[in-house]
This record gives sequence, C-alpha cells and structure tokens, in this order.
Amino acid sequence: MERQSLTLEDVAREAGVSRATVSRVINGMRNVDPAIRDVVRAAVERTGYAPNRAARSLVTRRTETIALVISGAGEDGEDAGDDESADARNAFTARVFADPFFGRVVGGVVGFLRPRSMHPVLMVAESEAARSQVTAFLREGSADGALVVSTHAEDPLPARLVAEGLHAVCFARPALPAPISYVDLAHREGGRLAAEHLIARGRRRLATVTGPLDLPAGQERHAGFRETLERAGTAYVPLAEGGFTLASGAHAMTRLLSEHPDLDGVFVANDLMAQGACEALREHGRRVPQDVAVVGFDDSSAAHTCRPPLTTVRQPVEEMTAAMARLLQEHIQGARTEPTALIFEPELVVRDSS
Amino acid sequence: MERQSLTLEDVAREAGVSRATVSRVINGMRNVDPAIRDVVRAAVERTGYAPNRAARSLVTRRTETIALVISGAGEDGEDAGDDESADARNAFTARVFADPFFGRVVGGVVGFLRPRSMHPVLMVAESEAARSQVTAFLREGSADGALVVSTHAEDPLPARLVAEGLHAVCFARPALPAPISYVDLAHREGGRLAAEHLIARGRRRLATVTGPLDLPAGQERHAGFRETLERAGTAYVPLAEGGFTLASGAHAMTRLLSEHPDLDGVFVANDLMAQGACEALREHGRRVPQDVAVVGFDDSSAAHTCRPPLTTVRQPVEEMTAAMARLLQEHIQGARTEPTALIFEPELVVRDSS
DNA sequence: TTGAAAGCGCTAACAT
DNA sequence: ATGTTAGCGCTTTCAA
Repeated sequence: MERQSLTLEDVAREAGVSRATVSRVINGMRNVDPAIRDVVRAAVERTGYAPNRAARSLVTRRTETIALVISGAGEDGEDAGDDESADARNAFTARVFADPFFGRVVGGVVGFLRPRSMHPVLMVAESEAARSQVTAFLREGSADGALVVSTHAEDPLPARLVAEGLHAVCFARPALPAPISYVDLAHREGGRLAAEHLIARGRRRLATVTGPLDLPAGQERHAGFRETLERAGTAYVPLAEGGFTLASGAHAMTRLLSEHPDLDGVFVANDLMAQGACEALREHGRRVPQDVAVVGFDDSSAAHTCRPPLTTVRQPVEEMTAAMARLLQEHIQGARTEPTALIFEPELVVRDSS
Repeated sequence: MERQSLTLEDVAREAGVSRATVSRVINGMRNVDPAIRDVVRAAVERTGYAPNRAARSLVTRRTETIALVISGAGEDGEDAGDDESADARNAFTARVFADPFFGRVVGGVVGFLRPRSMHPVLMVAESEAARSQVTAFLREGSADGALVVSTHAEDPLPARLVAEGLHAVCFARPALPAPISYVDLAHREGGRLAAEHLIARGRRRLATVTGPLDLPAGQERHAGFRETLERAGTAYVPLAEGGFTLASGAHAMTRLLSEHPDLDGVFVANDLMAQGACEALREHGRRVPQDVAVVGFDDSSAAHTCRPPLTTVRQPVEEMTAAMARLLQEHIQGARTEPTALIFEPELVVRDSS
C-alpha cells in the first residue's frame, strides 16, 4: 500500500544513463539524443516511474496548482481553537455551492487548467480565520496563485493578497480598491440591453429587482437599466433590492407588486432571483409573459429551470473564469506584471419570459 | 513580487537557536524548553516566516491535500494531443456542477477538511485521459489520497486506484466490485419509507420514476419501493426510468401519465427529477398533492426550490462526505487498513408535495 | 533538551 | 549531448 518510491536514480540505472539525462527526457528538453531518449522512455515505462512532485517543486518553486477561493466578507471574530463555527461555515458553503453560478465558475476554471495538467484547490474564505488559511496556504507555496470570487462587497482578501505579494486574480472589480488583475462584465451595458428589450416589447410600466446595491455588479446593472429608461423618457423606475438568492427575488417581487399592481415588465438582476420573481408573480395571479414580462441576468441554469424559461442577459462566466486562470498563469510566469482588467460584453438571450 | 524565501535557517539565526529547534517548535513537539519555545515563536512572528510545503512534503511524504474526483465513465478513445475534446468535457463539467447534489458533496468534504487545514483538489474524470491524470496526480504524491464520486455505473476508476495501491474512498458502493472503502445510504430502506408514506396518505394508484437502473442506487431505491408495495398487496407498479436530471424526470412523468392517467401518487428517485415531474404534472393539469402526491429523494436544494416544496427521503450527503474524508484520512494515516463500508440511514422529510 | 548532519528526490549550472 | 555535483528547505536520526 505504501508508495514504493521509485526514483530518478532507479530509472537512470535501468536505462544505463545518468539522473540528469532521465530528468531531461521527462521534462521534454530538446538536447537529448533521440536513441537515448527512447531508451529512457522505455525504462520509465517498464518501471512505472512517476516523478515526485514535492522534490520537483522544491527546486522549481512551482506547484502547478492554483487556489480557487470563494470568498465572503464575514468579520466574525477569531475562532476559538480549531473548532470553527461549523454552522456559519456550513451555511455559507451550502449557499455558495447551491448557486448555479458557482458551477459555471468551476467549469471555466477546470476547462482552462486541465489541458495544462493543473488542478484547482477549492477554498472557502468567509471568516478572518479562513482568510488567514488562504494566505498561509499561498505563502507556504502550496499553490502558485489564487483565483478569487467574492460574494460580498468589502471583501478584504484581494487587498490582503496584494499586500503579501502573492499572485491573484479576481472575478469582478473588487469593491475595496486594490492593484490587482480582474475580469469583469460590462454590467451597465447588460442593464441597457434589458431595458431596450422590454421597451421594444412594448412594456411601459417597468420595475426592477436589483442585486445588493453595495456590490458594483448590483449598482451597475441597475444604473444601466435606469439610465436607458431615463433616456427613453421615464423619470422614475420602482425598485426593490434583493440579495441574489431565489427567496429574496420572490420577496422583492411581492413587494413591488403590492406597490405597483399594474406593472407589466420587470428586470431582475440575476436569474435565481428572476426564478423567485416568476413564482411570486404566478402566486399573485400574473401570467409570465402575458401580464408581466420578466428579464433575468446571467443565463445560468436557473434560466432554463425557470417556468417559463427566462429571457436573460448572458454573462459568459465560463469564458470569464477561463480568462481569469489565463491571466493568473501569465502573472505567475512573469509574462505579465501590471494589474490588468479584462471586460466581457453581455448578450441578450431571448426565451419565453418576455 | 517574488517569494522572499525566508527559511528555517533565518528564523534560527534570529532566535539564536538551531534549525532543529525551530522545526520542533513549529511542529508543536513537546520536548522544547518553554522559554526557548517563546523566543522562537517571537522570531517566527517577527520575521513572518512560513514553512515551505514542498520541502516538508519531501521528507514527510505527505501533502495534507486530497483529491476530490467527480468521475464519469466515458470510454472515449485517447485524446489527440493536449487538445482534449473541450465540448464533451465542458458538457460533463457543467452538468455535474449544476446538480445541487454536488454542492452538498463539496460542503461536507470542506466541512471536515478545513478545520484540519486541509483542502480538496477538484478533479473531473470523465474520460480515459482524465482518469490517467488522476492516477498520475496521486502517484507523483500531489495528494495523499482521493475521494471518488462516480456519476455512472461501470466507472473503472475505483478499481484502478486500488490496483495502483493508492488511498481512495468512494461515495456509494462501486458498481464494478473492488476492495475499496465507501460510504453509502440504505437506499432500499429509503424506497420503503417512500412507499409507506404514500400508502399512509391513502394513495393506491402508485407509480415510480426510477433512477438509472444500472446504478446500485437506482436499483435499490426502486427495489425497496416495489417490495414494500408488494407486501401491501400490490402486484404491479408502473415504472419509468429516468437519468437523475430534471428533464428526464419531466419526460418520465409524462410517459407515466399517458399510460396511467388515473395515478394518484408517485415516488421519484431523486429531487431533481421530482421537480421535473411536478412541472410535467402541472402541465397536464394535475395538482400536487391534491390529484397526485409526489415523494422525492435526497432532500437537495431542489426539494426547496420545487413548487410545491417536496416531501422527500433525506440522504445526509454532507455527513456522508465528511465521513468519507475521515475514512480516507484514517487510511492515509494507516489507522485503518481494511476496506470499510459506512452505511447511513435515510429519513423521511414531509413537506407539501404529499 | 538541544545541535550537527544526513538525507528526501529532483533540477540546473557547470564541466566534459 | 551527457555526466557530475551542488543545492532547494525541511525533518529526523544520532550525539552531546
């Protein structure tokens, strides 16, 4: 059951060459005689040799591993001992991983890393103690860098990583400014697309369920929507703030409906909330899209799950997270040094809800 | 930006002791003079020292990292070069991570590992090439062992890992027998709970949407359900096989309904399919639970999302995956050598769908 | 209890 | 093109 610790030395002996030559063959260096190369390869094959990653990392100072950090902003005091607040953590973890958005993040990251034989280490960082774990992990060289997805504004992690001189790239511009690379969406443009679509559909009594307004994404999506309506002559757009969760969407929709029973169109700042909004609309006897047109945001799996399937503003999450991984790799390899922003364009996807 | 490579030597000099002593303090060995221990700790603090993981792993032969493998069974031939079949992979990855089940798996694993300062490396293994990556990863000592969650029967990975002498624990008994530890649910018992509940609710014209019948979980849930009805005198239970996805549930339900328009209760082998079934029922003018009572399985987030919220057989996934991680740790530490099965009991959760 | 020293398995600089 | 050798930073005997 124990690793039989076959080393370069063993393979070298088997092939009748030196350690260095075997190393060269394994690392695909060009300056090796083709004949010898084949002999070595055969020896590797025969012995079933697998290089030791720790030994290699020790000298190359690279692990070929990156951390994928899902970061919250919990400011809860230090945990007492190693018995963390299990409930708080589980609640956060459960909520994060239940969100279809997260699956797309992982998909994009894995899509980029795997062909390069790299793999992400999953870390959840919703407390101060957890953030320390993340920085410690990187500082001890367990990973070459971090991909950070914040779920809250005011997340102190990006700035912390920069301060520690660690490689990191964020999903979305950090609310707390820091000289760090990130990928983001032209959220404002997305809000505009939603507004134009609803207007084109002939809806005139519009409202919106926004995301958290302390988050840039929440603000910008709303701003783009409101601005566009304003240019079209609408002075006031009823608004209810949600928290990007299904329940908060249903709740916000209900509020909107009670204050503006005659509304005929609504822009909801993400699909999960839009799904909740559709349920709330149905419960209040409104048909979607006949009575009320609904436009979501993200084009996540919730857009398909929702009845009716959602018209939504697509955010190319997989492409964005793949780009994040590429950006990080460039920083790690030193091919890029300046903090860089990569902004993606949203796209309207028309389905049945409007 | 480069790691400033502070070493044990530096801390030792700072503290005026030897490397060995600093090492002992850092690893919490008892045989260190308390006074010296404090001096060393102060030096560590002052210098901001972080031990190098690779160097440590090289000698301890342990990485404190484990792989979390989501495994499919794709038998597709070897990929040509490093340009994997991106579409197939993305489809698999997207489907896996969109499933609420997966979030709970991660939650349970992280819940166990994090307090121990360990973190899972996420790997997707749906092709032969990907499986090779997984074994190579483990053989080179990049992780101490693997947690394997198979999404298909006939997954060759568990047997492969055993053959390679690597540490691994499976979620659910492998369909292809192998001497390997696993955690599982008493699926048959779950089917029984569903049947008894529907009978107690007075439903008599029952049917079932099963999971894939080549999967032990699919077979057993169905067997438990059918057996129990049989003992209650029912000779035949209409059945439609699904694939554990929302769409397959809706489809199976529609088929069932066309053949047995008068059914008044249905057991659906997971919540995602049950959600699809509820939608299909609604589309065919049936009210849930008044006309047709529905019982799901898993108690995943889909059970809450579903309208109405699902009565379901709870599978304690988080506990099960945490137990998996513990089992793996025991194997790694040598505290457990025999393949072990840990079977969890299901529990009926009554909500509004029946 | 503490220190000196021998590796862990690999890469890379240098010599040939 | 190949071999020799000096570390990478740590843990862990073994002596003191």
